[in-house]
Amino acid sequence: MTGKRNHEKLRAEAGIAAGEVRTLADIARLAGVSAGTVSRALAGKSLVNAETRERIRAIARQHGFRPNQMASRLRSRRTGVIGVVIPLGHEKRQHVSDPFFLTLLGYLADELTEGGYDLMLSRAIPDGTSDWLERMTSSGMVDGVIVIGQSDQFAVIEQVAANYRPLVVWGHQRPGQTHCVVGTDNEAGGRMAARHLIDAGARRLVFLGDTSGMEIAMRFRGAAAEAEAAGIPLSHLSAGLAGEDMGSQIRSVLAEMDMAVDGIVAATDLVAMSALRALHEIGRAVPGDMQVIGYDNLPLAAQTMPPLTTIRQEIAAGARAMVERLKARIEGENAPGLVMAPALVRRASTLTSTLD
Amino acid sequence: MTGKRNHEKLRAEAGIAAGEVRTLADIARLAGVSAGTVSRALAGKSLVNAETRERIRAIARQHGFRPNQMASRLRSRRTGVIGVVIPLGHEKRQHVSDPFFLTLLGYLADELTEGGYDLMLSRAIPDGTSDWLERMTSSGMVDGVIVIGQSDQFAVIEQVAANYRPLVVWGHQRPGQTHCVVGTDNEAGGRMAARHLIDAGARRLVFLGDTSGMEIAMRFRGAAAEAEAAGIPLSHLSAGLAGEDMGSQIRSVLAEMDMAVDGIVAATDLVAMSALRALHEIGRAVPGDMQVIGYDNLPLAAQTMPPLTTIRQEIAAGARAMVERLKARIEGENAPGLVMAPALVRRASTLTSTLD
DNA sequence: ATGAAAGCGCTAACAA
DNA sequence: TTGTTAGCGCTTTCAT
Repeated sequence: MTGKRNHEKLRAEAGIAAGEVRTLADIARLAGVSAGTVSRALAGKSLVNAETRERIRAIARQHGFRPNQMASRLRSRRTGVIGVVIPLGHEKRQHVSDPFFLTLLGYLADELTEGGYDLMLSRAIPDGTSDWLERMTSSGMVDGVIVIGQSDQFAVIEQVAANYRPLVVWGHQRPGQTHCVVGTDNEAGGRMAARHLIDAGARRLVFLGDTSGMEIAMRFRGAAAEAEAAGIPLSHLSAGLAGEDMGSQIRSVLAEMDMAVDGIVAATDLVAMSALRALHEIGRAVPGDMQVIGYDNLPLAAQTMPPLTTIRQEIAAGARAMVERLKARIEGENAPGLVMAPALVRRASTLTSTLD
Repeated sequence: MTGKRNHEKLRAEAGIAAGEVRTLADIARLAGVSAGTVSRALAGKSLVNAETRERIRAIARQHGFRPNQMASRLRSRRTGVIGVVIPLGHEKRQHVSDPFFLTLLGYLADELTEGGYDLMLSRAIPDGTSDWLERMTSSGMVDGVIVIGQSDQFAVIEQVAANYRPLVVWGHQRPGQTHCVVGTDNEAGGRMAARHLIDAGARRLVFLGDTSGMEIAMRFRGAAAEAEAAGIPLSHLSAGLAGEDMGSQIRSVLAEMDMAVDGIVAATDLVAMSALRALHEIGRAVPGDMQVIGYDNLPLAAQTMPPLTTIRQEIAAGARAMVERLKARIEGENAPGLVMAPALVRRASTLTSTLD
């Protein structure tokens, strides 16, 4: 009886009193049935006598018993967990702080909970290999993985997606890419932003934002294309726009900048908000002296002064689309990505377009 | 390519199809050792011959093999996962959106990752039972649980904490309570906020915020106590302060309100921000006509116009303290809670105190 | 409708 | 230093 002795030793080590019920077998003994029956009863399977089932359930409830999910999931080879990874590649300070990502995470939590999945969150700091992603995909702990933001890891994600199907990414859709992406058309959004400013009378633009991430790079590209087509100069400013005191950076730069600039395309609402403050402090009126347009349409964009004109990304719809596609992929289907159209949200930080 | 050919030959001999390397046993066969040795080698145990270990690791790497964590954790009875639960009890809209909680979550993710733990996130909608918490604590999936915010579930948390030690909660510390709490002294913070306004000359205050959550209720209590001690009237307004268009609610109420009110104690920075907008729209100057103080010191408090005077809560330090205590409790120690002192952050939404 | 038995993939005590 | 063996706690045929 080495086995039994060993078992009791383990239990003693774990500080578990004899007689405490922690396994199906314990419940089975109490109910006078087999472990298999308890398993079926607790899982609500139909092939168990209704009366027996209720008796077993009562006993389980009485003891506050719940089946060990680790064991259950190992055996049934279905974890019921989705991994959510936020790569912090090009971020200056390596911590999860982006309010857009955090908000998306909130909605993902809602959608996944609704769908009966648990959410395993992982902050990843890429190190040049694909390890940050693969430790999640091949851990055996998750049925699928969602990546929030491509950061500067596009190639890594492509490579992993080649052999791991249940993977959905928030970010930029590049033509012909392998991995399933949900996101908005950032280039179109960038064009839309510049176009709105130009229509509203701006004649010299500046784009504010760090373009090392792919999405923002595309926003810049779109804005640049639109400006060029309209024969309007657009400069780009990215230094110090990721740090804590973005405000002071923007302030000094705007103060020194050619006064002819009359329109700011901000890469995100947060950047726009800092710009609003900086402009206020150096005494330039918005939208009179300078028009400002943001990106994301976070709730706080409506709260700034003046309220921020911005490009909307549908965060809730995006989360829903991601979860839906991931579920399909877990079922083996080959769900395609989704590029949502951005939309202009007019508020008071820009002038009314002369074309309206 | 001799290495590769040799490798394929071995694989053929072992009767393993390409890509079918899924278990320790598969690697063991390829390496010509036992599964136990592979386990030890991959876990980096010292009692394995260095040369063998490297050979085994090379093979594993080559096949992109990683041990199944579900199995490993079941067997070793140590999951390496911390559950993080956000109860949405008194929230009107049942979704994770509070920026304070989201920010705290971000920092928790940092701390836990740093400490080698995975984070399992669960949005919980309490239903009158303790099920929302116990499904996490007794799932066998986590080594410990962190609850972000007590919502209106204080009693439930107390009850669960009585039999489940590795539990740490962000929220309010009530004298004599069982569960380990980390938070700031909300009553002191409320007092501090009211005191600052009174010192700065305010003579009629209003507290803006839904007090069904315990923390905000304490902030209100503190503010009320301080106001009473100073002989200053303080009214309380909580209707519609949790919904989407908090702004319009505040706007209409402020417009109708007795013009004698000259100081607003906001329950959170977000509420304060809405108030700033509302005041701007009805043409009342801040801080000239009306002083406003927030609570939390979220990054965006520095971005409002005017910048928001507020009561600071140290989010990063709080996250660190929670993880530290949870680790201690997992080790069996009886780590006590932590009540941090709030601090006043003076900005431009209030006047300079006459006492300075 | 229920029980017996065989693992899920891994770790660790014990042997050699 | 390595192999053998016995489970971790559960689910699921296969019998009965």
